[in-house]
Amino acid sequence: MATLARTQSTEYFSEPDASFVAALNAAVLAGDLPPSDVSDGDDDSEDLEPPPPAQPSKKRRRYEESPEPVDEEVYGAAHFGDFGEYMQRKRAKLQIQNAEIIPQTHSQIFHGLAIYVNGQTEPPQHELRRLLVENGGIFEPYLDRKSSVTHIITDNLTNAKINEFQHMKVARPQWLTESVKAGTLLPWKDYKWTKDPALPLPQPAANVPRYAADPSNVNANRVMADPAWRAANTAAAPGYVKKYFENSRLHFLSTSKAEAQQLVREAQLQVKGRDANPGAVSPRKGKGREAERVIMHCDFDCFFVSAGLLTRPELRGKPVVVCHAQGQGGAASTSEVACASYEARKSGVRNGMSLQQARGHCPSVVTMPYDFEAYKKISLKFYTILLSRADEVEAVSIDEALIDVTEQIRAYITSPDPAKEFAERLRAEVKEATQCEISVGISHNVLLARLATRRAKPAGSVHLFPKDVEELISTLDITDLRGFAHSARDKVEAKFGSTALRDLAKKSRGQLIDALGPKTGAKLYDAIRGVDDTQLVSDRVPQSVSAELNYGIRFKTQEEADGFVMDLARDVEGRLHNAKVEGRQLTLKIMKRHPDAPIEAPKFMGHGHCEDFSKQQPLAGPNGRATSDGKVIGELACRMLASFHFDPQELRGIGIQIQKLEPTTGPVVNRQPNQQILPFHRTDVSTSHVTMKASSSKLAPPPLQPQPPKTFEADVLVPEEVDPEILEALPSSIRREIEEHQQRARSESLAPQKQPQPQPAPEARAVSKPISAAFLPPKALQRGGSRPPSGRGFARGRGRGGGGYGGGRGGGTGNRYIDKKFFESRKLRNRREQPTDAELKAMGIDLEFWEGLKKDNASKALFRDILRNQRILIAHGGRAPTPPSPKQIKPKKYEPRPDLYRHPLPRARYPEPPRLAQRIHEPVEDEQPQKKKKKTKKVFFKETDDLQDLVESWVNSFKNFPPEAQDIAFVSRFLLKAMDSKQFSDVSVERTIAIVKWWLVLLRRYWGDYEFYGSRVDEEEEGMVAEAWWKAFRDVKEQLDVIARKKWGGKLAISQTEFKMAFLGWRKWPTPILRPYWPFMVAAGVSLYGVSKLQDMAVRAPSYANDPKNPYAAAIAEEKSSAH
DNA sequence: ATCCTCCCCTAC
DNA sequence: TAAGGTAGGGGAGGAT
Ligand SMILES: Nc1ccn([C@H]2C[C@H](O)[C@@H](COP(=O)(O)OP(=O)(O)OP(=O)(O)O)O2)c(=O)n1
Ligand SMILES: [Mg+2]
Repeated sequence: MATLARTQSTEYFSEPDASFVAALNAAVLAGDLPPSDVSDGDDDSEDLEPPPPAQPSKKRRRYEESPEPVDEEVYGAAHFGDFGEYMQRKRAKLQIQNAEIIPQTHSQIFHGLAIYVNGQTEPPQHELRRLLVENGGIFEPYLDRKSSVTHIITDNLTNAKINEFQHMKVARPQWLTESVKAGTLLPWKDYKWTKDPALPLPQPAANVPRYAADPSNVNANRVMADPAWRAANTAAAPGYVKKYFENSRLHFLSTSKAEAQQLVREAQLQVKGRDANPGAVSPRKGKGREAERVIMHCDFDCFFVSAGLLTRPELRGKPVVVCHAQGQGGAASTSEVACASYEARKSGVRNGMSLQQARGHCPSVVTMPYDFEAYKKISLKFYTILLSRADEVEAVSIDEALIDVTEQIRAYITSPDPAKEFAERLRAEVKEATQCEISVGISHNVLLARLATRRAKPAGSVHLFPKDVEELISTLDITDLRGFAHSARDKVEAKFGSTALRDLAKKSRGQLIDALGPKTGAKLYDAIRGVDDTQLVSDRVPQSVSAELNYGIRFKTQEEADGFVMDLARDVEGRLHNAKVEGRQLTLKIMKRHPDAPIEAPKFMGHGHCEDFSKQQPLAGPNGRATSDGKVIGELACRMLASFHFDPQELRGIGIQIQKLEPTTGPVVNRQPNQQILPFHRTDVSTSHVTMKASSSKLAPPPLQPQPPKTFEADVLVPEEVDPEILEALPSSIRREIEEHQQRARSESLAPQKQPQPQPAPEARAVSKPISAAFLPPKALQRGGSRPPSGRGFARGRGRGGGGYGGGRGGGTGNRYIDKKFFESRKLRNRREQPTDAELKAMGIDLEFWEGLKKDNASKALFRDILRNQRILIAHGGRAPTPPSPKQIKPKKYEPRPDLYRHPLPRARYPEPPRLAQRIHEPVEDEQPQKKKKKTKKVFFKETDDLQDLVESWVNSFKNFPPEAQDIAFVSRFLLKAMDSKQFSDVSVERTIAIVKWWLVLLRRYWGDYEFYGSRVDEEEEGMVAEAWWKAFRDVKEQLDVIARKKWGGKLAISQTEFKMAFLGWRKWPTPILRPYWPFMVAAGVSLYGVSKLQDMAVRAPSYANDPKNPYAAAIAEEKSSAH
């Protein structure tokens, strides 16, 4: 069969049709740049910024945004649009063929490789393909955006292809053939393809793509070579979180913004007293319709520099930057420039650049340290003035605010331009108070006021009138609009070939929506016409509280990571406390090194190019309510982190966000009466009158104390007690189910239907007006968007509960001057779609089975998680998330957890399986086509089929290595799913048992001696491997036990002992494993390996059943007797 | 349709 | 050495 497949594929390749070739030739690879941009294609290094011609602002803007990214997605779409379906079918077919080859796998030396073979080769393509697939690699039939090609193999390249592949790793076929001969993966660079094969190997400048070069920060590599340095100076060090936040300018900016907003909110609350409507839009909106507003945008000029110059007047007029690095050096410094003086900007220096880059533009630039306290003082004066002068104030940042002065300028009605008159007086007043300059943009809406500010700077004011709008806007680029940056620019450029507003003005609203989405597209359409109905919001109530830290994250162990998470959680606790809120939901955000990224980032201790992950979980204190407890938060976050099963060494950033906020309540005993009841009464005046009344009548007082779960169903254990780690490992649909259970069981006090908005803090409540506005989502009043407004968050189970985890790639965690991904986000966006047939096949998943699976939502949910992880694996080029350093593959390198050896190992409770198997098994055996297996005891399991084979393959192929966390996780999940599935009930339990038992048999076969003798592990390598396997087994088994008890323990009303028997005991063995299950195992990253090795194994393996040394004999006997 | 989750994007 | 945070808008795609 495999032979046939190969034949077919050969034919396939020998007769490519013209359209395919055309499409292929037009393909642009990941990392490619347009031909015009050959030299500085690698934006992963930060020293690549082409020097900007000193020219008008337009030019400088372009510079800021360069290097120009290439949007592979777009290229893909453009070139493949017509062929998309065609390609997909072809891919599917070819990967089916690959899958058919897989059972002949010999080794896994090519694991992690995804190879595209270009053109004619010697040996020919099909031979390379066979080598590849047989040795664990992936053969990528096509080059397009859906394939994750790691290397290209070729004997010859056209010039066009050279250009096309310049950022890929291109090697000669000998790389593969020699590697197979050597039995190990040789360095590809030794076989790097060059135009002239006679040339000596290293060929750095011209042809070596930066992509392949190491963009690691050299300083970082140096210091990280010293373990003591890492321990003392990275996030692994105690006290890191606090120290970091004390020095982070971005943290400072964010917290300052929140403080400014709070200041404004409270000030206006005082002024307006009980009429204020927290969370509501400006009351002006109604009349604003008819009367034109006067909006001013006020912003300090180069704020940090201006503030710093107050104590360093001698530097005035010189090119100055504020950054951490100080002194004359900095030619290689990655320290970021927070703020550049206008003199420095003339040379091309920009906020956000590294000092290194700044020095490149302006070698004489003077550095100045931060002075956060000074910034705060100045900002306070600034806001004090604004609050005294404006009708309405919205705090934008520490140095920037929007004000509505429509009423105020009436005082200057006699002036030719009252608004400008007012603005100049304001500027003078601020200058007087702070000694710093602000610039003021004036217009009739926020959009235009901001545009005016740009023209006003530095130290001026500009009033932009409607008649001038069209002309101004026609000179702008899309990125000149607030809210539109590189991503939006790329999208419109791809779609329309231009980013100039002048050109985009010709596009219909529908076209823009097509390109950017409904909201963003419409916003752009309006903005181009000078239209913007954004209202000032001066009393926004925070919907989420978070802390994240994506710098200096270099853990070695999970313990370090967990310790850090606990620290971070304590910080979050502090922030919640300051905000006087508690939360019901936690989102954990993880940045993990992108598999293509170097270990050390270009920026010193930076996060580099990363993949992002996030996961939400309900959060509850011991009483089942919202909490701000750092310990609770931290422990949940740790478990969530664990549920990702990421290698701690790969982590580059961690964030904790709390949502579904509620006002902090007093001690449990005190909070009760006014918590649930009062707000409901208040809502009686709202439009929700009827609903709320009905709800409140059903309310019961909340529990005073943490109390045992209420059980509706007598015997069912309330799953509140489910180990959260298990909960997190479950598919979300099941999680949801359990969570609902928890809700029901624990809270008769919760509103049965809807919970109202979070109440204002107690003080605010005291003065605040009827509930109506306070509890209505702000956006609901603004427009009729379909999305539930954030403010509705924790009405149980509904709404977003605040923004999603934001912090991503933008200014803070993605610096356009440094990281590659900043320009690649669309291409690298984590995929969420349903898998294509080809993808399924590539993962070894049966298409028919998948179709059947889709009917079962729970299975789908499970599969979604598996799919995500599998895609991660594939993106990593295989199973190993860490680059193949020999040390990491060898068991020697494996560092077992200390507690692995200290804790007493659990007693065996497992009956000895094979003997039972024999009896039951015979009839089935006959029906199954015999595979090529020897008739050892293994015969009993043979027909139980792929699944057990896979388990065996897994153990067997890794028997010299510890099992991989990912694989364990997937097996675990699969088994949990099987256990937990309502639909399959007993049958699936039996299957689970069968698998677990078979795993156990294998482990005992190889490492039976180690099952109870963990102490031997430090003595020998084999022991480490064995112990790792046993630990994996015990972990999985323990999870199964727990979930089994929770799930059925009460319902079945059987004792723990009895249940154990039911679970692991005396059922038929083995249960036939139905075919549909094996895809899970494959998807789980359990690789298929040939059965040839299994045969050897089976022959060599001692018969467990007959093993007189069976250490369980006694325990089994005991358990058996107690069961009967 | 509309919701939810997991992201991505943006600004300072 | 350096301190790439944080909140909210919103889109894609799956669930309901
Ligand atoms: N990438 C950035 C951008 C800004 N900031 C800080 C320093 C700035 O001084 C302050 C205000 O940012 P602005 O965008 O208002 O820029 P400036 O005030 O520096 O200059 P100007 O407003 O005159 O353009 O925020 C920062 O730390 N990092
Ligand atoms: Mg400013």
